[in-house]
Amino acid sequence: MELLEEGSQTSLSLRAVARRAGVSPAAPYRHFADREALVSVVAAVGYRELAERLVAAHPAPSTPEQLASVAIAYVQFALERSALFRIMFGEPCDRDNDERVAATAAVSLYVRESVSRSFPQADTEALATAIWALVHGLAFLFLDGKLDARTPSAVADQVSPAIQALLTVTGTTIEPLH
Amino acid sequence: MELLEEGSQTSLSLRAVARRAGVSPAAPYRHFADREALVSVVAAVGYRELAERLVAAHPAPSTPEQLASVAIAYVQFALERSALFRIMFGEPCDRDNDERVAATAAVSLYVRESVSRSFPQADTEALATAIWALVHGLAFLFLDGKLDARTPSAVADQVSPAIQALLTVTGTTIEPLH
DNA sequence: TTAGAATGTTTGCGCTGCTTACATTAGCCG
DNA sequence: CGGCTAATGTAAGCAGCGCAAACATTCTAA
Repeated sequence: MELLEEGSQTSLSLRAVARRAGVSPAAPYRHFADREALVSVVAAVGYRELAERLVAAHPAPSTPEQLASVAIAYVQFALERSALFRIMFGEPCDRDNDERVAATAAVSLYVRESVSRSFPQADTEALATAIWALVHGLAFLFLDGKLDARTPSAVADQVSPAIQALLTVTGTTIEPLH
Repeated sequence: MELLEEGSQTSLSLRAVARRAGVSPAAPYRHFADREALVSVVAAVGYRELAERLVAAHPAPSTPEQLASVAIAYVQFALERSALFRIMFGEPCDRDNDERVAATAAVSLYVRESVSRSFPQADTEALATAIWALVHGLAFLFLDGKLDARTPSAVADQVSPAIQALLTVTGTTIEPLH
């Protein structure tokens, strides 16, 4: 985690971790089967910290406004801890790591319950998927420079209207697609 | 591109490209300054092919239904050509590559115009950002196994309702956030 | 024809993930 | 207390990688 915070983009090599721990290059292999296992554990920690961050933004959102503040927290997390965020989502993940799937499930559950409270009349499952995808996509587009993320206020000024725009497209109904 | 299509996840090494071209490991450096330059060019081609794919789904969407079909095409592109998609968006990109920014601008413009035609009464800029982020986030969540992407129909069955859920949350208005 | 650009090769450096064989430490148990 | 075992660390080495420098070849254009 320390390596990720400081060295922006260092791709988290096992050898660098060993150096940081003041230990031989092969020592980490006593604790992690391979690099992917190490990455999975780091990612799992990242998911938990993301969940904490969202809960800190609002413990149990029950209105669209509160939900929007959580959305902004999600994007801010991605931007402030971009190296960690890329570890969490950027590379193909190990679907079989229990710790990892449990941590993501916690995030997923929090989002679903928040959406259910904020929009009780909606299709919770679908709307939760949509809103998660929305903030996740925003995070990546900012991270990749596809959207202007030079200042935190610029970010908030894009996230908030974007969410608002989607949620205020009144009464649109799409025919189910084939 | 051939390497990306076949070897799923091979991280596109310069040396592998050289082998594929039947040439010495150092030869590619006559054509690309470094690995990142090669990746940027590949990504730029990817953006253009993505744009083609979207246009093929619908040349000029002007209704929410048509826009939704383009959204599904976006997600399908990400899933069918996942290695390329990760190259395009997965790693921190070179913001100074002209070819690359031009190619992304084309995608961005297509989305904005499509949104503008489909939702003339909305804040085009904000809604375009939101919809792009939505499909982009969906693509990544599928790619990372956070959503079930085992069958193409399962994908469509999640994308379509998700979009529909967002666009049918009627009349919600969020107070501008500080 | 010939000079120079374009392209490719060879060699080599340091980094990486990972494996094997070996050393050390720590705790548990008779 | 002594000794067995598991945990942990080390050293050495393999193959692959990005990249650089020096050298060779080919193509092209004046």
